[in-house]
Amino acid sequence: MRKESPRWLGILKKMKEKGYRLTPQRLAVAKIVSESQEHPNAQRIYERIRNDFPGLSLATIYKIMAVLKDLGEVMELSVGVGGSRYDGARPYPHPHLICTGCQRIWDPEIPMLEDLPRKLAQKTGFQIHRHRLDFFGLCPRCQRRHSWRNEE
Amino acid sequence: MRKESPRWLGILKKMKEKGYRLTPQRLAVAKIVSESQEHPNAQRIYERIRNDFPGLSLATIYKIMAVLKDLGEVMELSVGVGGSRYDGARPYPHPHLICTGCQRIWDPEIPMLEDLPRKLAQKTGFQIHRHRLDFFGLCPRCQRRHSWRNEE
DNA sequence: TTTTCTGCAAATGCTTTGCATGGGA
DNA sequence: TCCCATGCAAAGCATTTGCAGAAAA
Repeated sequence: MRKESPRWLGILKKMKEKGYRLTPQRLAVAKIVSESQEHPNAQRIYERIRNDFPGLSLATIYKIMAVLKDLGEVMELSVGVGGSRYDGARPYPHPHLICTGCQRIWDPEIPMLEDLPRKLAQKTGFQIHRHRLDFFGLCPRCQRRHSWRNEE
Repeated sequence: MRKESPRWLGILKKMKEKGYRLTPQRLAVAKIVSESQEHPNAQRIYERIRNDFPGLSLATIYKIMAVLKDLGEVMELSVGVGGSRYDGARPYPHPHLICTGCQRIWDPEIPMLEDLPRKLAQKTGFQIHRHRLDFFGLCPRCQRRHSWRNEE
């Protein structure tokens, strides 16, 4: 059983193939988003990179995210507050479970939805490129916190 | 077979019950969003109301939408461009088919998804309040337009 | 050497807020 | 009359853009 090679290696390869230049900034961002399980937003990526990479600007993060989206290596999710979140660990459509208390995001396993886009395309004549299925609510922890407070 | 009473009548009733005041502006917005099938954004509502209601400001539209959301009489959808869109005709979770060419939105019929939120809540311990299921792609018309252009 | 990328600051687009005035109840 | 709602302008926030200098290839 061999250790899989890290995802960001494949990302670098794709970058070269598509004619993008390899820069330390892109390498650093690719590493972080491909390995993170926390669905970070731009600001969060910025903070995590600052540690060992001062002098990288937020505008550059956005530019790099555009490249990674173009490569199909990250997916952008909008949760309504705090800006777009990025999923670089699973950059393909899949359901999300979003806590409106702590803004954390989970990836639940839901089978049976695989051929829904295809069936819908057939029925409507649409050409479907992507979809999203998101559930909003309170995670178990926030249910406890909120039971004696009074917000949503 | 009787004609159903217009939705906005029920909205007015709810407003009174919740202690909101009845103003001409609120009445006009409630009418438009409850009868529109086009999932308008704030700007669009603003334009449609201007016709016979000049002097209503965009800021007020937003304030009124907050009231209607609080009443559960509109649902806000985010499609990524052009700001939030509002569904006042079917203000409950249901799938959307969103054309990334013309930004129009359809409401396809998809059965069988009803108890998915409940099952997921059971499995994960989440308290699920709402969900969204959106499909992005090109409508038949935009497929034709785009076949000789070169955008997405 | 050429061309792309970065980093800063300014601009953008949507939405919200503060506050004085107007208008429901 | 008493507050709440409106309308304007300004502020807010996430994201994008323009451009000069830095750095890949």
